[in-house]
Amino acid sequence: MDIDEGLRDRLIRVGGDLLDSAGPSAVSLREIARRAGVSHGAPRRYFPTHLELLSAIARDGYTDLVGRTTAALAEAADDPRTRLAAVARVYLDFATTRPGRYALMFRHDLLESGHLGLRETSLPLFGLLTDLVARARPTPEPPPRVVAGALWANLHGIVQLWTWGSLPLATGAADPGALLDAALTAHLGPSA
Amino acid sequence: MDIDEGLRDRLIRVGGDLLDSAGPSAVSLREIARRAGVSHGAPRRYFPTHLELLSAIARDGYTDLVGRTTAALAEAADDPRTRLAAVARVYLDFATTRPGRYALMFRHDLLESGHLGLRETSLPLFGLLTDLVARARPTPEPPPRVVAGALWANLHGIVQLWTWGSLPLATGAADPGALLDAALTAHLGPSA
DNA sequence: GGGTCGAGGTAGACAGCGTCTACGGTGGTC
DNA sequence: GACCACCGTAGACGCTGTCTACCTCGACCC
Repeated sequence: MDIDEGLRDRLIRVGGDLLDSAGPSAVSLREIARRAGVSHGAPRRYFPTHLELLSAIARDGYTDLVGRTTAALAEAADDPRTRLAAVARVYLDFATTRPGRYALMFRHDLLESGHLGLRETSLPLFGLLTDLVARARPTPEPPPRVVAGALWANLHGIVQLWTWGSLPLATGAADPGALLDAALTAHLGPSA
Repeated sequence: MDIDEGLRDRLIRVGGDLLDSAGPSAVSLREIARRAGVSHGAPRRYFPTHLELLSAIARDGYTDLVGRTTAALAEAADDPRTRLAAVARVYLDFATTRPGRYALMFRHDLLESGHLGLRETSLPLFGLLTDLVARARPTPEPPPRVVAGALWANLHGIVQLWTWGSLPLATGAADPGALLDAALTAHLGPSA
């Protein structure tokens, strides 16, 4: 299956492996080239700058996240609240099982996110969130987009502060589940 | 006043200025030394590694944030809800007026936060948050520490996604105030 | 008062990085 | 068979953080 894998794809794959195993700071152009078995100048044919290679790797992570989300939703019940809980779980699992990937995806200083279609990849996820919020919480005020934004930010903050160890230290909790539940209940009201 | 300012303090100050004007990636040891008018090896006397200098600069930011918070609380009404809103405002203002500083303070990969007293500087802020949450929201479940953790994460997420431009794009909002209000209301109940 | 010692800053080296440039080699096309 | 465009190589440049040897100057001690 790796036969005929072009160098461009191989660089993304090798870079992603490196990212997952050693974190964003280890993902240098030269190290990727070394592991791909090419000279340090070769990646330049496909990625003129380091930033563009990192962005391609990040985009790979976004498509993985989208895939995991849709897979989880495919086998979740129809209740919007449980669907939102499933999305939150996927988000958290992704960040904990692939922390390097997750960290890179939100290092906007490394990604020039405006130029590279990253927003186009992540916006559909936000649209999904907004729809679920609108279904789970039919009151018009505040508008679902605002609630979805606040909920997304909450999810993101919990995941980030949790993986950094700040939240476990501050709250004394051993599992982020309680925090996720608290966030969902706060933004959507008590679960039925 | 700058007379007798030791090199150590001068490095922190110059590094902080550089951080505020050009972002975390511009804060190199050699550039700080250049701007401080010393050789590139001089900082090593006080900060054996780049990481320790960055951590000192970040800690400087934490003390500034704590100072702004206590100043805002000193002139805020006694109602815990409005005090929490004031804290949230300070947090947001800090991140928007000093984005480089804010970004560095949460770049845990650059800070080795465990070793350097950063947690000791930020934990009192969390304690304050917990107290205010307990006063603003006397119901025992979920425990105030969990609510405070979720609220802190929400605040942090809003500020981060807002400064990156993700939230303005996704929600179409022009001001983060609505999101902050939504978050406070979600976690604390409707304002009296 | 002269010698000693240590703190604090200088200067050069090293490896690694991203980027730029000139160069080769190879396969497809007229 | 000649040409050309593609694709990878190899070396250079300036930058980075870190390590090391050196130097200088002031305080302390006998």
